[in-house]
Amino acid sequence: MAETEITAIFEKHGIRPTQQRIAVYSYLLAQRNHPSADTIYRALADIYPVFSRTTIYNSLNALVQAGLVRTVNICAEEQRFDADVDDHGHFICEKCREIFDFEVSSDVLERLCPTGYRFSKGDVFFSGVCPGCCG
Amino acid sequence: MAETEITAIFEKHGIRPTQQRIAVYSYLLAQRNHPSADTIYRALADIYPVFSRTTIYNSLNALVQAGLVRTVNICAEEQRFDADVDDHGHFICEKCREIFDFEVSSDVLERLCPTGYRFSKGDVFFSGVCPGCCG
DNA sequence: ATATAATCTGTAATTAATACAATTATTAAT
DNA sequence: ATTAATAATTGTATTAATTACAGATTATAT
Repeated sequence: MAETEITAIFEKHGIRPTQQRIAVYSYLLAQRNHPSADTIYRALADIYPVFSRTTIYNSLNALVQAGLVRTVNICAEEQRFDADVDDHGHFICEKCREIFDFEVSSDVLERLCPTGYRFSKGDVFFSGVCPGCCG
Repeated sequence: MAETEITAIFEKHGIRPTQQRIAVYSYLLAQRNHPSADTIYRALADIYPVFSRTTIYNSLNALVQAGLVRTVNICAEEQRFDADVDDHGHFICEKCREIFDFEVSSDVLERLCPTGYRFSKGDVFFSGVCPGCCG
């Protein structure tokens, strides 16, 4: 996505379009493999010589707050991040450890929510073996 | 649950019934509120004067390996543990931060799993407001 | 009872994430 | 365009969850 487009999105969501945030968001939009903060840091440190690890965390928190990015808690060790904020589930392959998206509508999720509880958001995590590793 | 019963369960699952593991598992069976390792440690340190934090982690890992306990990744900060290994979802209240169980059968989950992916296990995490905090 | 193997303990190390203060960049007003 | 005000970035230091490790202890099987 072009930098001007991202700037417009940021302004619409009320966060300042700094070079660092644009870089983090661009990376997340391009790489749809739910990277960790450290993965993003290492990738961006290669391109931008000065890029603090703290800024990665700050930018990610700002993006999450703004509703442009969501966290994925499928790994216990570290948080993962996803620029796709639409409803979908996450499948982690026990063999290659890769995370795949799959379709789950919020209608389906809300129907699972017990009565008396006010549903705000939901997530579905599956583990198993992905098609590539099934053979 | 009586200590002899727990001992029998442990032996059936191929793990040694040590005093520490029995204490951890008893606690988890009694407290169904998905405690963290630290919560378990503090509770048991009150009762047993010598109880290493490392042993809590070792015991929990052994119990998880044996299939008697499952981890709950609903909090990013720390892992939670649950002695209920039957299929169910988890709901975290945004106000009181308490975690509630709710019914979700594995049939329902497997039906959500995309074709080509071999389903092994699944978890459903919801957040929102619990009945107690809804008023 | 004893030998063997597994477990426990306590400290040290690791690692993800945050706090903080000084510097730098962005925004808005002149 | 300049400049003042505000917010973000940087780098270091810190926190907190978890693991590594080695010596002491406990459980199991002979």
